[in-house]
Amino acid sequence: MGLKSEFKNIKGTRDILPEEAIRWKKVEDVIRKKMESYNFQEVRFPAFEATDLFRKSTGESTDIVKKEMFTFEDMGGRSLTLKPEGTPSVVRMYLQHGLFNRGALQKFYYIERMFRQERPQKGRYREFRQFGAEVIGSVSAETDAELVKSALDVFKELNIKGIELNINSIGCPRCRKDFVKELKSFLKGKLNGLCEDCNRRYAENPMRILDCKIDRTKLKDAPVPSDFLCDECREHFEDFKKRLDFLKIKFNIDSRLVRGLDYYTKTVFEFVNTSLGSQNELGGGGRYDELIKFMGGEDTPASGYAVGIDRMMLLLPGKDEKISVDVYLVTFDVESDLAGFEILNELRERGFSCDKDPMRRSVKAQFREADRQNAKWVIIIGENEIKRGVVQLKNMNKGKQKEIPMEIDKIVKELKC
RNA sequence: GUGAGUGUAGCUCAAGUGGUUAGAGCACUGGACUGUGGCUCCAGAGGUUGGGGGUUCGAAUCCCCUCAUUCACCCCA
Repeated sequence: MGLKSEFKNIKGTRDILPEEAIRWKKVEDVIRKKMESYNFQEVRFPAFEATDLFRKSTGESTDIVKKEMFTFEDMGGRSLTLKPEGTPSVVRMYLQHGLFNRGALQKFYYIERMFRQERPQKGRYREFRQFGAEVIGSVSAETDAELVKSALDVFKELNIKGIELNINSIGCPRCRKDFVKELKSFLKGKLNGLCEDCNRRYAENPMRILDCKIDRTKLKDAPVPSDFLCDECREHFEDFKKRLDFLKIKFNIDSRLVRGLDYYTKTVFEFVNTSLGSQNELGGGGRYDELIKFMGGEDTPASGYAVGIDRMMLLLPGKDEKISVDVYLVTFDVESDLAGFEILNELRERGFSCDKDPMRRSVKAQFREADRQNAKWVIIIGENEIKRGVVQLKNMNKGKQKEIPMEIDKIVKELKC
């Protein structure tokens, strides 16, 4: 014991041990059930894609593409990247398989691992899991509200409290043009008073300056996108808010919420929780009406979001579950061991989880193991039982033991009580 | 990428200003109880004190470097 391996998990990754895995399974079950109740269809996609997919869709000016991607070359010299987010892959999948031929409206969800090369901290890992949903083919604000609702449903089902919803509209390329013009003229004289990042954003993606935490107060009077919405975008935003009201979903309008991805249009939103510490954003999303056309498809509206499951798990009430097994077998000699083994196999076929000691250790050791495994029942077989054609069935919680015939149906009947 | 904190057994933590062989609880293995778990008692196993270098008669302790890790900044999920 205690031989130390020279290997350990890589920075920003983590192992999920059995007790925690039980929690994960429950959470994933809830996600699947809820998503499917909205008729989102599950899709799964590769761990890595062509680097250009993210460059083009996530956007060159984003932090993700600029400094957070795990990028490597395959033996043919192609540049590949571990997926940092899901939307580009879903869009790629949609276009590649001609899923528009299945109907104008497609609704997907996914549970996938994502990879971003950032400095890890509480609630932030380099390998993390997200669930997300994407609706392709609907311009309707109803869709945006439905997406929001589906995420809130998951939080609710998991008993996660204290989630706040922030929303905003950042308009379409047409109205954004006016806004950016106005923003730039507002910023012109102030640039050398602003931080380095803001100066870079001024050239690359001025809207994101609104996001800046350092210069917040200096930018208090800066124009915001929602003041420049065209009629169509304004109506869409109004409709979105009305839909949320109708669903009795509370929200804050954050006129400076712009989000970090290049492809968003109109609706943007995020879920936050203040008790999470600095990584308080649980999930977010928005509409991306231009992306599919930009990626080579027909002009198709779309909307979606993603939620960090690891982060969500930090808010999950309750403790890790104990592992447990239905039946543990205790035997005394070779003959009873074989008889018991046969019973175990039959019980396994009938759906019971069963186990036994493979090393023929002492009875005491076998019982200790049964206890450690949280066995509900122990089946005891020895020389006497074999001779008389019976087994002892012990209820480990009550500590009571009962003798019953060595017949599978009779044993099963007892186990079901 | 920047800043701060922390590294002692599988886990949680001890070892006054440097001083024999680095300890305890939990967990693990075995025994007391050779056909019955949890409780109790006894015993055993488990350490390059993260690694390297330096100061010193002597370093877990002081200094330097390095690595890991945590939190925060930035940004995101």
